[in-house]
Amino acid sequence: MASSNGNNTSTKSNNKRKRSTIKIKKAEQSNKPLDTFSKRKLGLFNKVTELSILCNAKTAMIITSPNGKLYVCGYPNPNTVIKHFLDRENPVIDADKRKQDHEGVVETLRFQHEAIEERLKEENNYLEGVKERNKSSSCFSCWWGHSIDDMALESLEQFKTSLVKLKLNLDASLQGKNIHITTQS
Amino acid sequence: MASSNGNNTSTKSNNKRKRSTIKIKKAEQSNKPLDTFSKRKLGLFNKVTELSILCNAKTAMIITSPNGKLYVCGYPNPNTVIKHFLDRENPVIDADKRKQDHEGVVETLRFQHEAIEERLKEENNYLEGVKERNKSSSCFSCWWGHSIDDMALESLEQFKTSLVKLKLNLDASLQGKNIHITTQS
DNA sequence: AACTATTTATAAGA
DNA sequence: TTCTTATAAATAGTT
Repeated sequence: MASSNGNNTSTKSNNKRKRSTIKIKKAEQSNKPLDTFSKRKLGLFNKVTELSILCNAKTAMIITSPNGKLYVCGYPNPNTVIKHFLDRENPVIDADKRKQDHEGVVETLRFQHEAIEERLKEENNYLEGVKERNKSSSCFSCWWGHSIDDMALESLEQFKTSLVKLKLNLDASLQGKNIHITTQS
Repeated sequence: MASSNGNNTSTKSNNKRKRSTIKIKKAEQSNKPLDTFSKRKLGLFNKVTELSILCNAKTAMIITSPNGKLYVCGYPNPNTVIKHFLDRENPVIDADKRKQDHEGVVETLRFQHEAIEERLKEENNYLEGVKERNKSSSCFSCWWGHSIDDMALESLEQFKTSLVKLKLNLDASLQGKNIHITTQS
């Protein structure tokens, strides 16, 4: 360790050092636009995931880089959300207009129902968790003092940061691939 | 006007006033999650537009609110980007596998070529604009001192803020609709 | 990749 | 609602 330190200091100002410095500078300059793209793409993926988890929204995002690479992310699943979007854009064929409209309305109502049901389920799960903890630790937290809404949101807040950080790491490790798909379940 | 003022001050601390205060508080509490959703959705749309313009990326974003409402945004056009994504996911049918693979590669190359060509065109357009301005105003700005890349990015920077603000206003005014589509051209 | 100065987004409140 | 503002987060530049 000490000897290598000595070697480094003795070669501080030779020609090799100078050349390599110039090379690094050039590389940095040409990478800057791609750096910006990658950083902002990462930021967007995190924001989308945050919105999904925090507000119980279903999301899908497709990004094509200036080089033509394709990146996809979504929650709970990008393909599901895109399929739903396509179903509403092209509602089958215009064979029987009235039947079509009726089916469209039913589909929308079904989807809304599903969304609300899912939300409820999550809140119930959280409530169960609090009850369980309350049984074992004798009356430590007074969960009945808060509304169910508040508790669910608090719970989501707590998990948010860790989930987002995890996702950030996944994104970073998968970035080399041409098609990039991120899914949470 | 004056008489009604007198009435209001005389009823400052009766039951009606108290009740209305409570009502307002309740309404605010129940709107909070939707407020958060809307604010963050708006923020995301702005971020996506920024990335698209700043980095010349093609983007599409689909968001389904907790109530089942569908919001779509994209640049230059969400449908184009989604179609491209679908084409790569389901490359026609698995009739002739080798032909399919070959077509997939060609399609990818074609898309990358288009992306690069488009970028070049934009930069040339900007260069033309600078030359034009340079002819009329006698040698005021020395455009040859900068790289084409720098100039294009500077130009984009200047337009970015105004475009994003415009889009922000459009988003806000269109938010009431069930399906929300934003497009720039 | 990691850090920091700056900019930007957003939650809470009016 | 829309606006303000204090705080939190994202990002550009840099090493």
